[in-house]
Amino acid sequence: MRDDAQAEAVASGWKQDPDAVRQNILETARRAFVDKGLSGARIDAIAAGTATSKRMIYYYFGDKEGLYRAVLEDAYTRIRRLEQSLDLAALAPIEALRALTGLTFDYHANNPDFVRLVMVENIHHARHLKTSQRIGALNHTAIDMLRDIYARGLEDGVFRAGIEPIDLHLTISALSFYNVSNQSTIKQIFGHDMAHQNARGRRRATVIETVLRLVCVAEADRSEADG
Amino acid sequence: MRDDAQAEAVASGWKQDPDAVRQNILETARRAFVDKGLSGARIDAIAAGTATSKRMIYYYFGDKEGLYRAVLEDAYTRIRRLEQSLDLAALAPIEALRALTGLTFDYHANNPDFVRLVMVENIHHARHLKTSQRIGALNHTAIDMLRDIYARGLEDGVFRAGIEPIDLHLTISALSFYNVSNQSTIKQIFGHDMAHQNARGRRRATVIETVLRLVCVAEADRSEADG
DNA sequence: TGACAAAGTAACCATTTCGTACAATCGTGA
DNA sequence: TCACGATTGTACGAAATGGTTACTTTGTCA
Repeated sequence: MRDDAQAEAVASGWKQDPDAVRQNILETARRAFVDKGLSGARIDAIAAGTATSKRMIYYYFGDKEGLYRAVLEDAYTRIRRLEQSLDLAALAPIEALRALTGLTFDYHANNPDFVRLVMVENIHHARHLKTSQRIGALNHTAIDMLRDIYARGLEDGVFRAGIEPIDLHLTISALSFYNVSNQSTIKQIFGHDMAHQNARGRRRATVIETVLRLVCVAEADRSEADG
Repeated sequence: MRDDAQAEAVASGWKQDPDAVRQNILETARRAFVDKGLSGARIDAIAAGTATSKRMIYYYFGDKEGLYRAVLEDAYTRIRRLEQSLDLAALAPIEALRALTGLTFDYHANNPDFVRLVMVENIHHARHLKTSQRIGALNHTAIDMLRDIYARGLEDGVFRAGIEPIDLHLTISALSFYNVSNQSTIKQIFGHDMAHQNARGRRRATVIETVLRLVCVAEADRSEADG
């Protein structure tokens, strides 16, 4: 959609490309907020990092909080889009759960910016999430998918009874999130680099193993690895 | 020790009590940093919150970063003291692991300030942890304790082989940490209040269950609750 | 082609914010 | 009691920061 706008602009002979400017500001701002936090990021620095000027930031986003909110909304819209594109209905419950956990882990690991943005937002008590129209309107499908997988697993007799989908989600999220969010302090204190390829791979397997062991009935053999 | 100093000061007729002033600043600063982050916290606001003046902050801590570092060191020293006071050697491996997990979960839940401070430090890439002499000198016993428990469990044949103590630690920490760190966004997005008494209690049980299921061999019956 | 809106620039302003200079006070040992 | 270092209060300054104003350029369409 970004490229469409640019292509259109170029095709019609336009030199101006508002959408590109907007996007450019958004990206630069995201890097800044994610790197220094809301108060730590400097509007002047962000402006300097864009292809345009400070005036444009205010032109498009109103003020600093508006810019931050736009970055936040963009991030949440993105992950929701991914969630909705998933179709795990074809997979058997155990395989579906394995896939969902792995994908969640990977998404966090591959998108540290998202993780850090959520950290920043939590530091601010989710104040901006509260007031965002756009995010409020998003229906988060993660829980629904889990609920479905869990129900199917119960029916098949491969999952234990008595687990709340939200609990399952919290477990998967926690194990995926922490790995990115606390990378710096863990490395500093324990000398363990969670970002390293090997460590990450092993951790991914452990997380999946942890989730399956929590949910599955004892009989199931879950030892084979997934792609 | 705070009270000792004050008692001594009062007893000897001192009106000045540097240690109390220091401590008072530290506490006020912690609240501020934890609530607004490093850049978001205002020195003037912190000063206003103390029983003394801004001048004293600079007198004792040099600058804003020095104050922040002192707050961070204080927090880490505290948790380390708690860790070292634990004695789980008397407990059987499974009980020891159950206790350690429960205590870790409780410590995080009861000390949100610590959790938020670690979040802030991670946002800043653990830059201050790196340069802190005092924290560098702390030997973190958490891993050693886990290593010991795990070794005993292996010997007794109640734990599975092939698990790394660091992995175990990451799992326990993640499940304890996330519950506090992401309270705001979870509540906002899923309407689930993790701070609520009931939710917290249930979550605690689930976390312990999760850890035990990960580590224990299938035969063991782990269904009874702990205090 | 020229009026008008959208997009963009550069210089500027009012506050806030960290940090300091200077002087005063306190506690203690000689 | 007095000298001297530790401690504390007041007022102030320089730089940074968020935000704005006045003005130019670009593109559309009657």
